[in-house]
Amino acid sequence: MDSLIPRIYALLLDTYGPQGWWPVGGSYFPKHHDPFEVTVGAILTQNTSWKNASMAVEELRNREMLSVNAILNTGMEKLAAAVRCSGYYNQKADRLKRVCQFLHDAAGKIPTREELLAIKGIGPETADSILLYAYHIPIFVIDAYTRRVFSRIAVICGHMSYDELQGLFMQHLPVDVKLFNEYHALIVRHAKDVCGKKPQCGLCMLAQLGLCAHGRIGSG
DNA sequence: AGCCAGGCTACCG
DNA sequence: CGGTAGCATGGC
Repeated sequence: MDSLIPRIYALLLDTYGPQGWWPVGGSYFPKHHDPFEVTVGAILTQNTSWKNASMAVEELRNREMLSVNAILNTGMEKLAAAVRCSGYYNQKADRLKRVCQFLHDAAGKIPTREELLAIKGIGPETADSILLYAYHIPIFVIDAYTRRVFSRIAVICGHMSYDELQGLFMQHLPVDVKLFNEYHALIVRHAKDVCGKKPQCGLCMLAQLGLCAHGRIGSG
């Protein structure tokens, strides 16, 4: 039972194949492999489709505002207008300002998880996305899709905290940037294709695991 | 025409 | 601590 998490990875990989999110190409942060652009994308995609977030990144680029100094030197109203299409634009403009102030002060140093979490507007998922996708630090990203998929197949309980879930995945997997990246990409793929809001359980390759509620990890 | 999208903060009991 | 309103646009 403790090999469930690797087994599910293997099943997802067999079914969908590599998602190619890294090191080059792919669709999560397409064309934005520069750490700063990935960081901006991570803020703008909060509770928002990547399509909208990506358009906002391009809007910043077109307006020559896609840099730490440009964002720091742009007024809030102009900045908010530039990222309008990503939604929550006032909040996101404020968050971009705060992140850029931090990056400016950090003077090129790679941020730690604690430093990122101390920035208002950066929670655990955004922090971990930045660490993994921008800086290639091996940390497992938990998101709403992860919760949905793994609670539906009864591997986890809904009440587990972010850190508990992250610990669970990282305890059961080798510490590997490429693996964490690919697994997360596969979870997203599966959540979009099969395990959506309305699940298509007849199509689910994970049904063969025969999981049920009493097999949950962390149910006690 | 709704309903939904890789979240986070603030505030409630 | 767990639960939730508010933030807002664009796509299906």
